[in-house]
Formats: sequence, C-alpha cells, structure tokens
Amino acid sequence: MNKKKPSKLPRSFYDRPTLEVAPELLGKYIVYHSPDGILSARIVEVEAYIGTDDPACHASRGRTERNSVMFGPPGYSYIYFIYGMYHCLNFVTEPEGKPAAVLLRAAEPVAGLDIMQQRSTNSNPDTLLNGPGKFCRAFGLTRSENNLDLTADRLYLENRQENVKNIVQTKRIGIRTGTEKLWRFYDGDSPSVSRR
DNA sequence: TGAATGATGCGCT
DNA sequence: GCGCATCATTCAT
Repeated sequence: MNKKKPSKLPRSFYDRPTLEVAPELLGKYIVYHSPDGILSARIVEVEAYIGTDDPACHASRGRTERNSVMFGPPGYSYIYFIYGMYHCLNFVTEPEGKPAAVLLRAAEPVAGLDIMQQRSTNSNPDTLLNGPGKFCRAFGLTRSENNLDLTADRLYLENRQENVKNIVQTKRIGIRTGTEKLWRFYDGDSPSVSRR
C-alpha cells in the first residue's frame, strides 16, 4: 500500500462563498458508489445558485419541502426532478441557514464508463455527461440520493489538486430570470461542455 | 446550424 | 393549472 488514495473534500470546502467554491469544482473528481459499481467523472461545468435574492435560485421564494436541503449545512447533495423526466445534482454550499448550491452541469467519464453507457442510448464518452440531466441519468442519481452527506462514503468529491488552465465564466443556461449574472463556469479545454 | 417543439411529472400559486 | 436550473428530434434556413 504505497499508493495513497485521494481523500474526500472536507465540509470546510463547501462552507464558503458559493462563487469561490464553484470555479474550484472544475477539474475535481466526483465519485459515486452506485449499486452497480463505482462511477467517477471529472467535473468540467458548473453553475452557482445563491440565496433568496437570486430569482433563478429555487430558494428565492422561501423554504419549501423540496428546497429545504439548500437551507441546511453545506456539503450535502441537493437533487431535484425537472421537466417530468430529468434530475439535476447540486452541491450545497455556505453555512446553514443561507440557501445556496452549485449545479453540476457537465463532466468527463473517468471510471465505470460501461455502467454509464448501459443507462444511455448514447455511447460517445464526450457527450455522455455533457448536461445536468444526462449526468444524473448516466450516474443513476434520483431523488433517492437527495440530501446525501458528501463527506461520507457513498457520494463525494476527491480532494485532489488539478489546475484548469482555461476557466470560462458566462451567463447561466436554461433560466428565464437572473440571466444577467455570470455564474456559470466551465473548462474551455474540455470536449464535454454542454454548450459554448 | 440554429430555432421550434414535444415528452412528461411535480411543486407551487 | 402553469411553468420548470432538460434533452432529442424535427424542421427551416
């Protein structure tokens, strides 16, 4: 055992201003111990949703049963169901009481590619995870995986340092309000970004 | 190559 | 009932 496994990102990583956390998530590896095997992917695109003043944030109209995880402590998964057929995965940020999260929009497959492909009609690794709905479908994440502790063993991010040379910051995608905020970050060198 | 659209279920007004 | 942090397909340019 001379090779050390990367440790998990600690809760303190998530317990910071969301706009600090979001760009640092690029290049990090997400690991999911799924029922079918271990899945891993390199994060290449995220969006920030921050607080009650952000009209695009689910928490902007107050706390409800659906968005309650965002009001809780940082370092938990927030997964919601949308458009009748898709799920989206977020990482809860900021201290308890301040609702905020980072949406995982796209990633590159690292481990468990065959398992991901079984859940999709698409076999191209570059476009298997290049969208929030596609990512959750390939990973098999649903509301059952909502509110998971990201410092536990089932779903977590690896604490490894990787420099992303070309971070692009743009407007968020797929929303009607709050579009003026430049809260989307992606790796400009990745082939798996959802949209340029 | 971009715009329009249907699929489809649920949370919230 | 309406609208939604989407995606794949269809149709127009």
